[in-house]
Amino acid sequence: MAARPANPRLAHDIIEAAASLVEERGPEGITMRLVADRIGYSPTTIYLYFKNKEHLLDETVNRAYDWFAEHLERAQTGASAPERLRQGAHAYLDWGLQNPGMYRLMFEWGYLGDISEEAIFARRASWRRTRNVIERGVEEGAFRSGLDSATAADTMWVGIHGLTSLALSGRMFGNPGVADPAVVHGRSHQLADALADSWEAAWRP
Amino acid sequence: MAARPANPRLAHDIIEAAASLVEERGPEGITMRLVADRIGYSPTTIYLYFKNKEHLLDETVNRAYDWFAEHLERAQTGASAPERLRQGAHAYLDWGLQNPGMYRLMFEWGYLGDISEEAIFARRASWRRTRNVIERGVEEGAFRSGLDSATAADTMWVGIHGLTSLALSGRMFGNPGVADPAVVHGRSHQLADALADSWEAAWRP
DNA sequence: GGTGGTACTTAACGGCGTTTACTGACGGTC
DNA sequence: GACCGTCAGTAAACGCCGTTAAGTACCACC
Repeated sequence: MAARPANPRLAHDIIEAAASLVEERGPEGITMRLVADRIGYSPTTIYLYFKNKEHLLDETVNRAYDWFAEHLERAQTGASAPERLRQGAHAYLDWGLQNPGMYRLMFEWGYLGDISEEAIFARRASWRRTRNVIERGVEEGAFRSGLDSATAADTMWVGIHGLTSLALSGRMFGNPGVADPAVVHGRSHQLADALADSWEAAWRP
Repeated sequence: MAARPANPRLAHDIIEAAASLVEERGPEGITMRLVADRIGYSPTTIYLYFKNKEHLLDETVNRAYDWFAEHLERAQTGASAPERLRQGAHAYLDWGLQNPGMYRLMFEWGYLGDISEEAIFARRASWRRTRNVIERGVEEGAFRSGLDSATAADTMWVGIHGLTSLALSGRMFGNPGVADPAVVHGRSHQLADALADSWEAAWRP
């Protein structure tokens, strides 16, 4: 955030405008001129607060990761680790289906720019939470003792991202076209169950 | 394909140029002017063969799906259905890692346009193959008898897409940044094993 | 009342996808 | 051999885009 002018409110408004436009028109539909129109300033004003379009979108994505993490946290209320894992997976999918434009911007849009170390750390918060839930599950004896929590968190994360991504893009090949949320949730159940089951203590030697 | 002019070779060359540019510069880096430069014609000539950029990319993607299907087919030589399933998953991942630009264009780029029914059918060929392998596995007794092959194929497909997608984008959160192929292949093993195992006959009542 | 800085705008640049109007070559017909 | 379509390809332009350079209006302060 360049933020030379002393108007912190405006920087916030620009991000909000960008976020709403991403949702309305998708990552490909957002332009600096549209953002400027929405806040009632000229396009060049945005460059007083953000170095360029990529930096503006980076900041917008940073805020979206916070909303996303909050959503996941609120959903994971279950008593057991496997249950919290399933709740997390379904909450992840729900957030993606409800914020398709932002989801695509966060997880599919181009390659990562020169974002700061701390921003990268913040973006990984929900992944760390998943890993912690799995670790807790190992401690509780719900998952087998040799389970590597980082690998397992990656696997869960990767599976549920794939489901969300294909559902949003209309490329769920068993049901091409715009995905029926009920079908997608069914897939989410099978995926989360299959992974959680394969990690459970009793199933492996 | 509009294809008014009687130069079928040129339509083919345009698609080849587009495909090579997608790989060199990614889906966001391809422009009609660059494609024209590469084939040695003016940009407007492309519009004699394709309605617009979206249709050109649609045709390019159609051809890429054929290469992709061939790659998967060649890899699935195993004797048992679970083995062919694992081979297919790893071949899928390999193709994505080796053709990152095209993979993103095929599976993440915007929403589907007005492509024909038969093109959609052709694009689903590899998914149907996966479903057939699972069906064969059920017949052979390797997978449990009540298993729904369409749901299972979706689940496998979704998981391996998620892995490929996150690996290509540098967003594998356990290992952020450009993904180490060895690590990604490890994740692929755990994912494919977890799913195949959860479907095996002996493991479920 | 001049001075300097701050917050913002106007105008422009080059590049994009796409369209309109054109050029030149070719084949048939009288 | 002169005329006339048709056909393949092009040049120029339009309205977008991200971004930059130059300018303007306003304010506090001496």
